[in-house]
Amino acid sequence: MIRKEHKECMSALLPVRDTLDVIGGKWKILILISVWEGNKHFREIARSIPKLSTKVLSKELKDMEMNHLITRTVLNGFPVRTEYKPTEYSKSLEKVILELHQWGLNHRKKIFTD
Amino acid sequence: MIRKEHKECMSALLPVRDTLDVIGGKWKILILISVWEGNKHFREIARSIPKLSTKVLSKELKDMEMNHLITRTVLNGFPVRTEYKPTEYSKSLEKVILELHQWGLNHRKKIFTD
DNA sequence: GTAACTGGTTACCAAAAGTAAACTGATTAC
DNA sequence: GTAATCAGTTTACTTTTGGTAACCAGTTAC
Repeated sequence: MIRKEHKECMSALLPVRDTLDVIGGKWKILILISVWEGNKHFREIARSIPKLSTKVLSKELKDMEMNHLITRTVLNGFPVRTEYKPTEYSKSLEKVILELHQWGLNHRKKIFTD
Repeated sequence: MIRKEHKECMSALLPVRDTLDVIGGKWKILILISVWEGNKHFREIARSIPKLSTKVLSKELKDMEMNHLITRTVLNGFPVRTEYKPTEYSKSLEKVILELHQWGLNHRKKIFTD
């Protein structure tokens, strides 16, 4: 008997993975929203997100800077302060996040009424 | 000096988290696409996704069944075969995935041309 | 001088996720 | 009887991710 052909898929999935890498994980979207809402300084962002440690925040901010979602500026002056700001580019994620949000809302209904 | 107010955000983010739980991780979208493409049986799905172990596949399929993305039917007959099929509901993820895909494509351009 | 703030780093841990391979028990093909 | 298929489960291990808490240097407020 001839083995039934199976279909190899997995083409063009890298972009989806890329996006999930950028916004996935436990904290990235929370941090992004915090910065969107106007929190600018390291400790300010940290305080705005309960349970987020400075270690993790530090790492996530670096990732997000690399991905052009935020900018980091050190203001010289005393005391030295660091300012994190969302980029224009980061706004392009709004649509994606909205989509995730809406699907999630609907899914909750689906799961609980069913 | 009065501490500057920081803004508490983090409202209404659970739905986003829910969605990321359902489609996040390394394998779920790949498995979904495999099933969408017509792969129906356990080994068939496993073979269609290189590097995916049967242990992980087994667990992911259970999760996905719980989230109503696929159905699992055991066909009685010899040999016993199991059939996994995508649900109509699973189609509602297409838009979300498309959005993730497009943002990811654009992001690659951004990162490499910049 | 002491406590509390600034922006982080370091070392150590725990939990989750993933990997590889062996193994179930049943059936089928040679 | 032997090997290979089906649908998974089990075991033992590594990797990744996240978490805790202490700590640094410098500044400010009392």
